[in-house]
Amino acid sequence: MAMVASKPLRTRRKMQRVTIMDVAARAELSPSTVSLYFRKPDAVSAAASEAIARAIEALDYVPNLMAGGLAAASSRVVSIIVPSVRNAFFAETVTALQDELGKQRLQVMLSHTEYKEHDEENLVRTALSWAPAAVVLTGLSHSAATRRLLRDSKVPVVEIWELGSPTMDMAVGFHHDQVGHAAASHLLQRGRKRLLFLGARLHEDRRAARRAQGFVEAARNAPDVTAEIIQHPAPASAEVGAMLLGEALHRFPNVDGIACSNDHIALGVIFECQRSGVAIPERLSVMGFGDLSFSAAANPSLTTIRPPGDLIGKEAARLIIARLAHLGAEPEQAVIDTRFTLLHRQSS
Amino acid sequence: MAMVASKPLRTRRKMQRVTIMDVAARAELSPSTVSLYFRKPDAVSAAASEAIARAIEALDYVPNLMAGGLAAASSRVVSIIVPSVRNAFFAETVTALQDELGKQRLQVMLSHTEYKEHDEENLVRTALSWAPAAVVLTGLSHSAATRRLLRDSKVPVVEIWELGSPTMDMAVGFHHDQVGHAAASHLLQRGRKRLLFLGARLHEDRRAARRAQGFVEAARNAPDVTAEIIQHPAPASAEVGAMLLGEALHRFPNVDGIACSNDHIALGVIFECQRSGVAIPERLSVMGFGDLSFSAAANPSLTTIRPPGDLIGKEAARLIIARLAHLGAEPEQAVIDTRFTLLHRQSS
DNA sequence: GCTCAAGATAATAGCGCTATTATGTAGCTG
DNA sequence: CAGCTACATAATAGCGCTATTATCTTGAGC
Repeated sequence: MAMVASKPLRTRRKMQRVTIMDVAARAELSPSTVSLYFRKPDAVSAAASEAIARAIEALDYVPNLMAGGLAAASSRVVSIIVPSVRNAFFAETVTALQDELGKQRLQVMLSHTEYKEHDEENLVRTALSWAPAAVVLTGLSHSAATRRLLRDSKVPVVEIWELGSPTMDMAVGFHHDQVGHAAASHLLQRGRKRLLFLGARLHEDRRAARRAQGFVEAARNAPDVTAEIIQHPAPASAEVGAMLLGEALHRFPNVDGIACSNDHIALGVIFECQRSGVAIPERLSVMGFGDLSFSAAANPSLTTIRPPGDLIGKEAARLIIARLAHLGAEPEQAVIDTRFTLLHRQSS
Repeated sequence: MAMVASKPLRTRRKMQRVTIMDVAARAELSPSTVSLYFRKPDAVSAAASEAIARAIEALDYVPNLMAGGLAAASSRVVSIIVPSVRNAFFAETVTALQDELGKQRLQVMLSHTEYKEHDEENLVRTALSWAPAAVVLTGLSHSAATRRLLRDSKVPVVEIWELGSPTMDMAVGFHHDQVGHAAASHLLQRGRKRLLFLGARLHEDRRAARRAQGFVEAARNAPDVTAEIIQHPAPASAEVGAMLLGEALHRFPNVDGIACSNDHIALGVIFECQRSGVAIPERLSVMGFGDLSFSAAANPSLTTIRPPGDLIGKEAARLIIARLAHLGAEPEQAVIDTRFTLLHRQSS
């Protein structure tokens, strides 16, 4: 007798979690209306809204964003992949992104490659597992597989902190070779002729490498000027800067102008010059990149180039929000050049 | 005639997304087995595993973690809430957490309060919307509502970067008053008697405030020693440090020992001393907190106290992973004191 | 009074996966 | 060779929400 076959053996944890149904029951409305209350508050009457708000309050309801994301086939997560969180530049951008996106109730999921571009593909794959509303990547060089994954997923993509090569979708940043140019021009203008670029980890940090390249290129276009690059494989730090200055003075005793791949290096150069009695800027002009928090307060204060990390984050967020607002429409490409600023201070 | 009533009007986007069913079909297995392949690879035969792997590869399958999380009633997300990402301390911890958790395929979702404790509750609420596997909070002071939310949710909680008050669940960090004590002891040992603590944003940064308090307490316990706190409302920076030193010399002309709430402040103090011709350490001993990347390279190199930011992240991750492994078992409280290290350098 | 539009609310069928249970298939034992 | 166990695979019923469609209510217009 097959009659008894389907006893409801189904226990399943049936958590006593508060759901949208509980809220609906308490507000004496249907779950649909409660859902609408969250998604399109204007479509719900004032009376209903109030009842729902009261029920939420009373039950301490916390919506389940995974259920929502699954049903809607897209989450309110924006996945951001940067080389490193410890880098003050990216930290600034991430903070701005988080603030701006947060206003639209978009969540940030952050990952970092530690400058191993090879990992990016896996991070993107994981990111896509959350059906993100958008993905933010750093720089413009990505593996073919990464590009394919993103293209197929049709997720909006913003590439930040670099312009130059073709972009996948949207981009916000500036041209790093122009930074190098600007640095060289500045030193030339100060009458410097024997120039050096001190860099850290240039083989991994492509953007720093492009700055170095732009620097040398611009310098060598000027008459009677020499320009070289000295680099160190370790991440940028004041310690590395001090070492690089030692090497610089040793190999190029009459160097008179130095541009550093970032302010940490420049800080180390300043300290080392103090120790070895090299007068800045009299004998040696020094400039950095980043305008980190200590740069203005240094002794001498540091001439540097300020990348608009905050603005990059804000603009990227703006592009994402705009794109999400017109999801149906033909996506328009957007490339925003945020430029950068040279801050002339005492060290040059 | 009611017969036609339920035409399948249901179109619904039916994305052509690749699902676990597609993988199963291609591997000629059931979806259950494919799911098992992801969750408990050992339970699947070698032959089946291989077929599944091939199908995944061929279809470029990306699992939908939201569907998984919904079905499993818990996600592989660990939500981390720190005061600020721009702060090098927390950046280090977050990086370590991300690395360690990543090894277990746990994702980090990061938020920041910008030192507005009031926001924490909202962030926790949002975090819980993702049914996270664990929540990491900074510090020990949280609103009653926050505590209730977390308690009710039964999610593992780790509080980091501070010990002292009672903890909610697990905690990893150190005692900030002990840092203050250690700093005072060090300066006393160097024969200093007129001590100052220079701090930034002490009303918001409770941990810095506790360091200040510990410092003054320890100093005043010694005979013939005076100790005061001077503070500035802005976030810590070298600029603020320089200003604070100015104020310090003005108000306490015979100060001979200074502890700063962090290395940025101390760096500003060093620069300002250089400018005003105050000899460090001859006339004035200076110490910081943080051992930031420039501290060892400074001129003079900076005596400082190093908080184990990396270790805190690693230990927190370890606790979380251990807890998740024994989810059934009675959760055991864990409080880990990571201590800190005083690094004696030239500035004192 | 009746139609119609606009506005508000409700009913319904999944979203893609996992947990649980059920079924099949060897490989032993005595 | 029945009877059992261990292992491998499959069937099933949701998880909590949203999108879509359907229904109900109201008030205006004639």
